[in-house]
Amino acid sequence: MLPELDPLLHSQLRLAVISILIGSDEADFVFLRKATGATAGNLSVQIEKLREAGYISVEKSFRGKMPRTTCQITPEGVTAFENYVEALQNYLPK
Amino acid sequence: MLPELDPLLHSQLRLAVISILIGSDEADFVFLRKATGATAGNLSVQIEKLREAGYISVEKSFRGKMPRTTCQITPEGVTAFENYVEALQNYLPK
DNA sequence: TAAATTTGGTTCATACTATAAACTAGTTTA
DNA sequence: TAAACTAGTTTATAGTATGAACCAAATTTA
Repeated sequence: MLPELDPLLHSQLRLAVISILIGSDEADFVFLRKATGATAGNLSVQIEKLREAGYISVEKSFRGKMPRTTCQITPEGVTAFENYVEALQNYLPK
Repeated sequence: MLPELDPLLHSQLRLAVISILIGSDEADFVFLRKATGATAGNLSVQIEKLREAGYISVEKSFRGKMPRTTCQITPEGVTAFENYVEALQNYLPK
């Protein structure tokens, strides 16, 4: 029987965020927004969901006088992504 | 920028159905139900969505006296799946 | 320096999606 | 013939995704 696909990762935007964070060590809100093409509102919500789940950590700081939200994937996030990719392989052609 | 993932295919159950149909030439409702572990109601709805989209064809017949619903992937379904898989590759580690 | 615009977000209402419970229609079994 | 089973469909609800509207501060423009 086909394995479950972690619903938290099986969402286009959240998957995109995690995919980017796996590749680059960290990324800020503005970068993620441009890289994904998402609206700020949607991105804000999905980042919060990933944070709640413990898949990413979010740090708020200032770059000069402007606020900055930086995201990093956590070890749990890495594991979850690896599991997701492995499960997904079962749905894809060999 | 990351490509869009066809929302019709980016759904666990519909993806499972298409994935099975790509592999086997045709499959009936009962088989799909067991192979996916889905409830009949959910499967019925998702099959109808795939049919509406033209990704699968659905044929109703009788095996003896019992009704039988058989599904087959269409050429459009094959193309859509191929495109989906290609788009998805951009989200996965190389 | 006051007003307008931009930046970097968050909140929230709504639209969309997935899901299973309840139902239908018929068949088999006891 | 009544109970239980098969093969589904319909439908109500819960969950999810999305962008419009908002906010506060910074920057630009006039």
